[in-house]
Amino acid sequence: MEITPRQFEIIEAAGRILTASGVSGLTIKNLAKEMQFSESAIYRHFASKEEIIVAMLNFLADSIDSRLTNVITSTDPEENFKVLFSEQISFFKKNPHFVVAVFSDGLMEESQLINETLLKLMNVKTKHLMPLIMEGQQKGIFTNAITTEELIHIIMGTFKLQMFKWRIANFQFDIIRSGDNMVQSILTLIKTKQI
Amino acid sequence: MEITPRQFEIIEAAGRILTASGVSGLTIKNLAKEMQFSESAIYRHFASKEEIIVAMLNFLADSIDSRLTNVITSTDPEENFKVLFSEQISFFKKNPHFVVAVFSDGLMEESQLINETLLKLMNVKTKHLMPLIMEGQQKGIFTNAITTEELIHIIMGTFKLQMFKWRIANFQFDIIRSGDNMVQSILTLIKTKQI
DNA sequence: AAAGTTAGTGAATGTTTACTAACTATTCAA
DNA sequence: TTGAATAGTTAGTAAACATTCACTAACTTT
Repeated sequence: MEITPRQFEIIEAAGRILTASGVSGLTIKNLAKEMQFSESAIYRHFASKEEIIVAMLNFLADSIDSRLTNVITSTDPEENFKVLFSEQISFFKKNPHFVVAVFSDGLMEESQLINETLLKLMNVKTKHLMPLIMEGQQKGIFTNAITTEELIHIIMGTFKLQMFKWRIANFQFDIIRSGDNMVQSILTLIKTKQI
Repeated sequence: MEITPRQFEIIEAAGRILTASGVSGLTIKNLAKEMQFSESAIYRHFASKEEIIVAMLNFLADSIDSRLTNVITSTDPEENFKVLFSEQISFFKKNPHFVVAVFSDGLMEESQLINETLLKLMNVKTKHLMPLIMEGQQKGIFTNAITTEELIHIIMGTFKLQMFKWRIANFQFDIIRSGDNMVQSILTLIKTKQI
């Protein structure tokens, strides 16, 4: 799944449109306008609109995956937990359009292929979070009162809602600040009480 | 905002379409087919598609509001918490299309009015949850380690994600069972440890 | 009996959508 | 220098969309 420079430009343009006008604004016409060429020129680089969206989601999945891989280095689960989320949050701050893409699920109805790509993308996050939580539980830092899966569900739900709120506020508030706050609340909740 | 019997039939039909084919399937054409009359007949009962969606959301908000008002009767916050969610969950089990409407946010792009109605609807839930959590915190049953707002954020996020998972699984798994399980996990997490 | 209302019809509106066919300009290797 | 691949153009397409049109049959009110 390599991508030409021009294809990359197009998925970047798609991102900008997504930020500005949401899923319903992401049309071939708007994409062509953003690229400053004609609509049919798009089809020199992608066979269909579906392909553009899938390419964008795959690129996003790869970015997130490699970023998270490089960033989790500590042996302290709590430290890794913080780093994982601040990395995620600053990524979305830099690329707010991806929030629209990933968390909107307005895309999900468009096609089966997009649907699957989107689910694959969501699993990337879980892949990195899971071992981290398990380690914390084994070390007795995180609570064992509920299962790892249940913990992850609660954490992911909380994060997703945070992103949702940021999005419907039109990315106006400081996501770094409120994100850190959110991470802190969750940690307080899931950490075992130390005496 | 009273509604004629015929208008009610139409928003019910809209609900069925939403369940079967999502937001993108909710067109006047499909609505007319479901009602077994012509497209133009829809406009005898509603001025626009937007009005139909808003009417549907308002009906939903009223239903949920009155249901929740009647169901929270105990003096035990934990009991009320359980009842609040099992009521919510069994309502959505009976009306799965509303899950699509409320939690999809695919609707949100359509118009400003729909957007506002949708946000109003989400506040209904918070309205009932808030006093309950505060009472639990005051009584020392729920943790005071984080604020009421932070607790509610985590709870709502967890619930929203549960509904999202149910939806993308095409309502196939038993939401009552997994919903109860989710409520139990959250309670375990937010309850102060008793000795 | 006349006048008005309600709830329907089929045909047509204008706009937007993703996509395509046919043509042209540019680049670059043989 | 040719000539083919590449990347763009203009000008279309059919289908889908919400909405509006003139009109009608069946009731109800005056």
